[in-house]
Amino acid sequence: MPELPEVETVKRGLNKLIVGKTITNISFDWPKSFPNSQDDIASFAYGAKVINVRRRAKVLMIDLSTKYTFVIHLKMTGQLVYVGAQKNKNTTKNRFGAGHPNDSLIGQLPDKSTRVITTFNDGSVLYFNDQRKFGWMKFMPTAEVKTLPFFVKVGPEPLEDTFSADLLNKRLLKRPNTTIKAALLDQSVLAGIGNIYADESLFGANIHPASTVKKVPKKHINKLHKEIIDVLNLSIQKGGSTDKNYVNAEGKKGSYITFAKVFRKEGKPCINNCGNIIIKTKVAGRGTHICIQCQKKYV
DNA sequence: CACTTGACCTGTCCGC
DNA sequence: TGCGGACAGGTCAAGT
Repeated sequence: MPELPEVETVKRGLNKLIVGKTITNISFDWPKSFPNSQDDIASFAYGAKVINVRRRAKVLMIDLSTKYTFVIHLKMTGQLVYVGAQKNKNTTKNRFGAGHPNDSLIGQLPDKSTRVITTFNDGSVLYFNDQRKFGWMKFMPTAEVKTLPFFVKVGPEPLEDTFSADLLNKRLLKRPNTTIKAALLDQSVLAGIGNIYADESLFGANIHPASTVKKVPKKHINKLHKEIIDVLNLSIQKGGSTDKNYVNAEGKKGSYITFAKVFRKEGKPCINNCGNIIIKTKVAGRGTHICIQCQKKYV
């Protein structure tokens, strides 16, 4: 589920909501979601203050004053939802944002998907929910985070200034013989792109997702570079994509999906008015949305 | 080594 | 309505 724009949105929300708060209790009962021992938590989290919330690729990090960090991956269906003390005392009443009755997927928490409950000194609560249990949290010294295998190999951040078209080209050529979609989804090539934004950016760049990386002309890689940045920025502006489960730190949906040009648009006319219908097929083992008229296949 | 496929889980939707 | 199977936004291990 959450890709870079969704995780970035959660990060920004949490930075507004939990920085400065002190952790008083954490409860959890699914070791694959959160493998740490209660002893670790009690020693280094209870009484600790939240200093900062960071993001790298699709991973969130919550840094504590004890120089310990929660490292969190939401995978497909993870959610981090903050509920203020006042709201938490109520039940489901007033849990839907004023004037937006349908912008939330969250009912009363905790629910059956809740894996970890973090309580703060003011009575507010952060829920880690994850229906499919693919997501995880790890609690470790802040200094050790960068030694995690994922962080050692992960590629550059596409929204940093140093991300140039030449850099994209160089990174993609780490996987010269695979499909360009598989390369974009490979987090060691580039950080943060998932299935939605791979399809959207490849459509914008007129590249068929099954094109072989090394066969795609540099001119089109340049276009892809621009599309990646534009698509990610637009999605962040819209609060990310909510297809099924994703909500931000306040439990609210993102609206990017209504701006998507191909993702989940199978059977609909291509937005370029080329006369073709968007089809859904499978590339790199993933559902893939394409206009075969507008997206050229380089093989 | 490079690349692809299956596994991890639960829930939902679709066809019979 | 019930049931089986396919599928869902991510990543790693195992397989080719």
